[in-house]
Amino acid sequence: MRWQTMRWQKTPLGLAFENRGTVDRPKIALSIWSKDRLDRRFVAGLVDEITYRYNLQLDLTDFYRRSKNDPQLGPIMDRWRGMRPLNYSSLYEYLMIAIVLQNATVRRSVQMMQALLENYGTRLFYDSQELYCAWEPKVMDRATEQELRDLKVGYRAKSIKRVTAAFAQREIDEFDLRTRSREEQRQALLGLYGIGPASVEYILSDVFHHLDALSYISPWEQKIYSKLFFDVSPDEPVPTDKLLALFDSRFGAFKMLAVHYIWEDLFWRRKNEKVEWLEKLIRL
DNA sequence: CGGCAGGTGCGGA
DNA sequence: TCCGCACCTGCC
Repeated sequence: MRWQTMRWQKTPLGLAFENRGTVDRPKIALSIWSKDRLDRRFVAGLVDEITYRYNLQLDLTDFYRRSKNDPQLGPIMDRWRGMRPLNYSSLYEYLMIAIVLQNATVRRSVQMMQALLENYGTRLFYDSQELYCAWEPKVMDRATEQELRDLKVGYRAKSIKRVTAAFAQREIDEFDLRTRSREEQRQALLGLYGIGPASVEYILSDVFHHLDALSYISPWEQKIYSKLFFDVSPDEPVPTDKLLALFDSRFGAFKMLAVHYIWEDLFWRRKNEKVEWLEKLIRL
């Protein structure tokens, strides 16, 4: 069972997902909790939205064909066939997460996000769960920068305020952006204060499902890729343009997806056995 | 303690 | 276009 909250058309919802199928015959049972009764059209719209966000219609056949014989991906595909990138956040929510991730350790990012949810989000109790649901932009839009700073988000308060204002004033619209080209999406995102190339890359792949959105590699990722693909010391990492060229030739239109599978596999391994070199490169 | 982290905006070359 | 730098906060 997988629980998550979702704010859809202003309504806070408690959701529970349950697997009722197999990799080859996938099937999900969805349960929905809400304060008021939901009509048929609302639920149909919600199901469409979840289908988009989870990219449930994605056909991975070509990807499997291409990666089957890749020396690195082949074995991973045997373990992870059927997996697809998962993002359940709206664009606005993802932007908030991207901002608190910047220049911070995971522990601190979690702490900042929790403080924001407790102050601006909605607490839900359902199915024996206690989870926060994200706030609407217009709710946070009333907060001052100082109020946000008091939640220990530091200089990110300014970015949070300005991105929130852009959504509250409808300068940016997720559903409109979904119909635009990747370049238009990139430009719109870069135009947001506090959103740079690293955040944009994650959003293009996780929110807008561009499976080839990989043109920027941050320093910490560079070290890990250098070890994974060239087995070199993190002290002398492979230049990012060389890494990007390798991803292009090896994985082409699926390069982001390919790298995603490799990350998942790496962190799954890390959960069960210590991956010594990796421990030094990530800070929790 | 000082240094630095899952980045970014800004000013100046 | 491509640098160098400041930036909140908490942890090592």
